[in-house]
Amino acid sequence: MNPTRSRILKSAWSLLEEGGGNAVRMSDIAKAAKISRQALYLHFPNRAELLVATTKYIDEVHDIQDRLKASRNAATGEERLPLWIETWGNYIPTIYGVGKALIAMGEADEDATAAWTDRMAAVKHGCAAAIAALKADGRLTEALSETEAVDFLWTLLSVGNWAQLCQGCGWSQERYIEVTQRIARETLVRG
Amino acid sequence: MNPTRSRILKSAWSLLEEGGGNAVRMSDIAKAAKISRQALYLHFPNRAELLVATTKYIDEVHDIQDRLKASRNAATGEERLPLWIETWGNYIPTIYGVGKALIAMGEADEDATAAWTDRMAAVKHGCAAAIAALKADGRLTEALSETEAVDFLWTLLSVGNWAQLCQGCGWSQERYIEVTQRIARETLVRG
DNA sequence: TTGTCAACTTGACACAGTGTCAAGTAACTC
DNA sequence: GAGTTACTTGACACTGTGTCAAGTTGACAA
Repeated sequence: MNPTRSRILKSAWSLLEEGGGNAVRMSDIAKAAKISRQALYLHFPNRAELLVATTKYIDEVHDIQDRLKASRNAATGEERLPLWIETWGNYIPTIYGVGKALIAMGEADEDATAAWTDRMAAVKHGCAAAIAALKADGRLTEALSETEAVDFLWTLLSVGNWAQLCQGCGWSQERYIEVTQRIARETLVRG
Repeated sequence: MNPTRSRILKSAWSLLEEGGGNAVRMSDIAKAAKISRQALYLHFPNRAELLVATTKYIDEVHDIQDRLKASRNAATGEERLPLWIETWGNYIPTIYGVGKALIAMGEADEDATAAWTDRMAAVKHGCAAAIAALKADGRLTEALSETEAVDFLWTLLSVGNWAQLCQGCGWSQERYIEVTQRIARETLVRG
């Protein structure tokens, strides 16, 4: 890949990871990438697309597809559910910074919202697959419809919840995964 | 109360309720209140404090203290938990607009963040009281420490989760309350 | 050697939104 | 009639985004 472009993306990523969120300005990224602010616009048309490109870059670097294999290969729905939670739950800290920035742009920029909505839709698909596997085994709770179960699991696994527990309440990443897995089992698995 | 001041707060509230969130500008509020933009600054020093005042105004209008009585008077922890969830859960839609705006200001403005953090701390106290009642009855789950139980309940009841389920996934308010009550019981009540 | 092209730089500017300041006005009160 | 309060109008500083125009620099080619 274009070396300047990847230097920009790396800089954006590390600045966002420091928790700046929406406070990370184009000029900050430019400075970190040792480039003029205007030169950023030679590579990305605007801030939103830079952020979107940053999430894609992070996915590439971490080979997210590979990570998902483990949970897809689970034999039963009951095994798949905690594996999926572990996989996604452990990926959250990585994309938290960019996610925060994209969410913060929110209303203001449609592209940014669309990008984040897209990514969250992908997560929802992961949830749907886990729930479907559970249902196929006849182990899905009767208390919720399949759709509702997907909605709830997706909500349970939201970036906001991770941030509140791990950043706000000081939970360790391990404890977060453990507890979330237990909650999911208790509320979604029959019996 | 000062009639202009309350006209401003009403205008701010209704604009925020329409879902504008951070997109609601000072000039929009001024226009809605039929006042000049500059006159807003005669009543509120800045946007953050106007938003904060708006939340307080909403609380006053809805007499939130009164609403809380029901759950406080519950005989047992097991009764108190669903009552608390119902009370707070049904209040969320009311403050959602302002909350969204305050959250969106986030990083940018310390006052705004502080104000929202304050309000969420109050909710956490409600959660803590419910959990404490449960523990006093010896009905708190063994799987979580008391602190963890409070953190989790607080997270479960977050505005973000309500928004995701009721605004994003199209759940009805009633179903949201029902399901949340069930989840809380299954994961926090022993046996 | 000269020409050209791409990547980048510097500097200026338009635009939106917040917050400030100064001067003026209209009504109500003493 | 003087002063006070609540408000108005208009101008302006500041921050951050995005645009534009005119250079500079280095590499590669004829």
